[in-house]
Amino acid sequence: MAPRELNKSGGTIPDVTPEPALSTLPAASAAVASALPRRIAHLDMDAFFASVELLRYPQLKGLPVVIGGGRRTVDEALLAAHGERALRFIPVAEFPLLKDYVGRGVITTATYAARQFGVGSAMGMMKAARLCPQAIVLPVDFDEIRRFSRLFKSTIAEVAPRVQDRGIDEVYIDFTDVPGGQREGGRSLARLIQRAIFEKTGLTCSIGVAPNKLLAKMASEFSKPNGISIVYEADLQTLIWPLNVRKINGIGPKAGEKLARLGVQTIGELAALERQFLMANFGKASGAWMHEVAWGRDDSPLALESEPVSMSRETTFERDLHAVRDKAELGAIFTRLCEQVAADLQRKGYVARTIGIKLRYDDFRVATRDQTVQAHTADAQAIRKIAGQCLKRVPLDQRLRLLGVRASALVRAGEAPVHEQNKPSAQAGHAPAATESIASYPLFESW
DNA sequence: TCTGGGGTCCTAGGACCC
DNA sequence: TCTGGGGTCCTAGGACCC
Repeated sequence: MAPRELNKSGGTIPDVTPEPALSTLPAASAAVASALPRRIAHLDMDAFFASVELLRYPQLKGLPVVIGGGRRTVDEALLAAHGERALRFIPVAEFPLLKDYVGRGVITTATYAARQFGVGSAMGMMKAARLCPQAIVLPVDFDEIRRFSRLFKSTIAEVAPRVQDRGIDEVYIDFTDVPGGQREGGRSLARLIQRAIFEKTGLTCSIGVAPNKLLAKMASEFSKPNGISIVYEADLQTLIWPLNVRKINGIGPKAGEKLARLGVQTIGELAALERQFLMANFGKASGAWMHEVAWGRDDSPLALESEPVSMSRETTFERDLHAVRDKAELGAIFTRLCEQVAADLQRKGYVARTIGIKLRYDDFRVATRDQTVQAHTADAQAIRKIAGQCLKRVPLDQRLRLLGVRASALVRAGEAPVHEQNKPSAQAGHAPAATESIASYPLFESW
């Protein structure tokens, strides 16, 4: 459950931090609310990854195209098959060594033509090949994607400066005080932004404008692609309540499933439930949050800037690996992940105090181990060493599917305390004890 | 056809301190 | 001596999102 943006305190006890006397507040305090009604837009790019590829290969327009991979092997295989990326477009079903290369790949985006066949994001490549064998496969070009992402976001910021980043292809925009932002409920400014983005990038997007982020997010899905939807508070019953609860940002598969078991399908049905009943079934914080969002209420502000909390690298192997039999291969991958995390930290200018690992076993169970040390670091060898300690505390008698390395408790490099000695933190809640299984794998020391 | 990678936030329990 | 708080830090797992 994720009541994150609405109910951070998570309890019923109000925050009793004393407020400064009114007279001590600066006259132009940022806290002074606008006199105008809040108009918040949610914008997301239409089939972003696929659309960027279509710009490069206009001859694919109208054809089903899937952008696949995310895994390096898939990308490399695709690039090899494509030669100069575009010598020949290969349908997914004809893809060379499909099983070996893309058996574990998933689709990042599909063009609307491919979606007609039921192909969609996060779907396995093999399934896509069955649903739409003629679909063209292209690898993800992350550099190009990032370039377009920066471009569309900077285009928006020129028009409306208060923007919250929501990932590579999405933003919230505060229309409230932008000149013209209130006209037609925000429609004319939305049109202007759509045009500006199209002129700069050649890409289309869909925009929803509403009194808050929650409703704006839902509104942006109403008319896709290249659509604009305007929602007012008064539209709650007609436009929002008929939707499935899964349309609420923060209600995922688990909560959706549980609500279904309680006989709740639509947001209207959710709104009809007593707050107390929801709190009893989903916990105090989540239950209260659900009740609020079902009634369209969300006063969370836009997060205009944010600091990263963690940086991680993980990889799914081409085949499941065994800790002992595939020790050399695993060790090399482990080292590479640590180097990548270190490089990411250094490139972005952060140091970390907590290093963690993540394993996915062949049965898809996940184990994580963390270790916090006293000195912040962005050094590959230091990270490798701490991550190695974590590895010793996790069972390794089962085949592994995925390995990951994570750095958290970040501070900007240069802002870390100077006199730090790198020893395990004395505060470790659970004493890092080696599990029994590691004892039977002494070779692990050399991972 | 078994299901990627990079994130954020929340919960719950134990250690430790006052 | 015993009991019981509150608060913070740390860890592990999990839900959810793009």
